[in-house]
Amino acid sequence: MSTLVIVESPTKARTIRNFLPSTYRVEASMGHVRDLPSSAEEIPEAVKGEKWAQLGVNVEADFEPLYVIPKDKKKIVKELKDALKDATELILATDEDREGESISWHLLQILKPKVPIKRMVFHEITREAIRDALTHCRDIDNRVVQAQETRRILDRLVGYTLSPLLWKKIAWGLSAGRVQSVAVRLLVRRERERRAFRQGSYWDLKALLEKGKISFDAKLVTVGNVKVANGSDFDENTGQIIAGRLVLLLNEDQARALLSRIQNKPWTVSNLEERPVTRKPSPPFTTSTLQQEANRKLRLGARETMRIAQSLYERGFITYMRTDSVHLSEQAITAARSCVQELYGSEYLSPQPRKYTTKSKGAQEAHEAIRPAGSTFRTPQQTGLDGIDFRLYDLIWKRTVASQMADSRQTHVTVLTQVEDAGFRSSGKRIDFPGFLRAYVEGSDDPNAALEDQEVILPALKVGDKPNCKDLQAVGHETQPPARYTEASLVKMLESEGVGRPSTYASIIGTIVDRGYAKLIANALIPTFTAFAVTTLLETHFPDLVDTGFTSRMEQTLDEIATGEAKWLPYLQKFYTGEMGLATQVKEQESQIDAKVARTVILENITAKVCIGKYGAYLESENEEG
DNA sequence: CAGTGAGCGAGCTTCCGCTTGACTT
Repeated sequence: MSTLVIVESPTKARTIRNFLPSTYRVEASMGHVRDLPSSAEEIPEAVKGEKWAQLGVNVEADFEPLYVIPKDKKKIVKELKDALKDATELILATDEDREGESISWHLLQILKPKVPIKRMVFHEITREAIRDALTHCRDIDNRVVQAQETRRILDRLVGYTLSPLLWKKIAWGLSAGRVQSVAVRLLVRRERERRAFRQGSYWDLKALLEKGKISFDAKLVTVGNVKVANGSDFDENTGQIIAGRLVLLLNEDQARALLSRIQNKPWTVSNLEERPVTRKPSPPFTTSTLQQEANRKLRLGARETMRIAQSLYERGFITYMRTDSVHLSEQAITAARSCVQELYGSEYLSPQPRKYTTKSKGAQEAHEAIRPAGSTFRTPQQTGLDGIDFRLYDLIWKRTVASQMADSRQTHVTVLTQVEDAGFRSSGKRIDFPGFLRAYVEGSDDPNAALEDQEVILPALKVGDKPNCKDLQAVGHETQPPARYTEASLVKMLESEGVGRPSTYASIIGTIVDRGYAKLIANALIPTFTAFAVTTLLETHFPDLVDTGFTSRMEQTLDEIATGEAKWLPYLQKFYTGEMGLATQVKEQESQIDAKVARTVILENITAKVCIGKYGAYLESENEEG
């Protein structure tokens, strides 16, 4: 009598093995075990001649998918088959999400078990949770499986129909896809904004004031009750003040003239405002937020972050690292709260345990948030880790602990000071109670952003006070173009639009760099001319597909398929073979797209045109001498 | 007659998402 349990990850298998009686054998499938053929060599001889073989989907036979066992999974499948021979029962314990349900179904298709089968799901890897799950097994949900197959087939149809069009019209070996083309388009749109950006410049005054031996900064904000222009008053496309804004734009001469006019005149505090502010801690890490913070704070790329997190996971330091959930189990909340209690004292605990819920589009929540493993958290020092492993664990530990800490209470102070007809403003921040800021301060994509946990001290002032002016300077400023995407900000954007999944964020960036759509220079993703050409073609002829809304609409339909409200076949038919379907559109548009035009990128302010050739981009100049 | 080279045709590139090692640069 023995039971074979199959999970997705070998680390998970190892852990669960300890919670089950010795008659249970636990093995890992290592993710998917079958897929559409990834290259020509995976297409079986029997169907090689068929015209749909390359696509891997028989569109004319109700979109029947051609599933094969990839080369690197043959060994796993053989091992699972052997393990099943000795079993009297099979339990499929893959993750409880769309892909996990599908993996279980594929396992059944391949293993063809003669013994009874059960589907088991659990969200926490504790002895109690596993034992409990064993007594609450269910059947495979075929509708969820169909939703996954629909997703898989649709992605194949998009990629393998649009990519060949790009080979014909732009260059060999290019690619398009539901996810990557949206990512590339985001980079291209930002670059267009940057090219359209016109710099504006303005001047203002900066004063260093002093009262009772405490000095503080003040910045010019009004002259004669008219607001002085700052960066936010400029139109990005003209470099001029936005039409209709009643602001005073100072140039260098005017700023210096004002300076000499008010120099040595008395300063008077004209207004004081104090405002209480509370700040809440950020939720625990998901894959996306971990990648963002590791990029901002540790300067790690998404791939590297995942590699380190994987190794921490395998050694039992953290929970699973590919997740879209911010949920913490009861034991995790208890562990985090006892860390707070021990290290900072009970006044630093949030009065009630904080429960976070996931808001991002399309989240499937098969796992917990990323947190220190176990029912008590080892402090970073207790782990014995060092180097980058230590720093990443430290980040995860702090974020998790902080998520159960009290709000930070601060007082923001604004002081207005008048000298002649010029008004100056000073901003102060007093931290009345640091709360979670003691443990963790979230990073920012904006290098100029003020640090959340730093006080800005102003002296005690009251209206009518006359601070001394120790220094007064005219300062020139220039408006800045919108920043290029970093790995962190691209992942953040994709996640918020529901595009891509935790297991793919890092590889999306890899794909667009490998295909020559972007270069990663000094943490900035810079789109290439090829990216411009491809994006322009797709936007012109297939605008729906490169819209970020495409994935959310698809997800909605997949959810309906999973609940039985919608049928997968009519959806695919409409999407692909219908009158406005993709196959139909590609066929129709193909003759209309001029390859010479598609290969040419026209940029403002450059007399030459950029063309995409066999070996990359080259310049084509209008005047022959060029 | 043998060696050369133009021209033709066949086969291939490509998607997203799940999971690790095995592999090369």
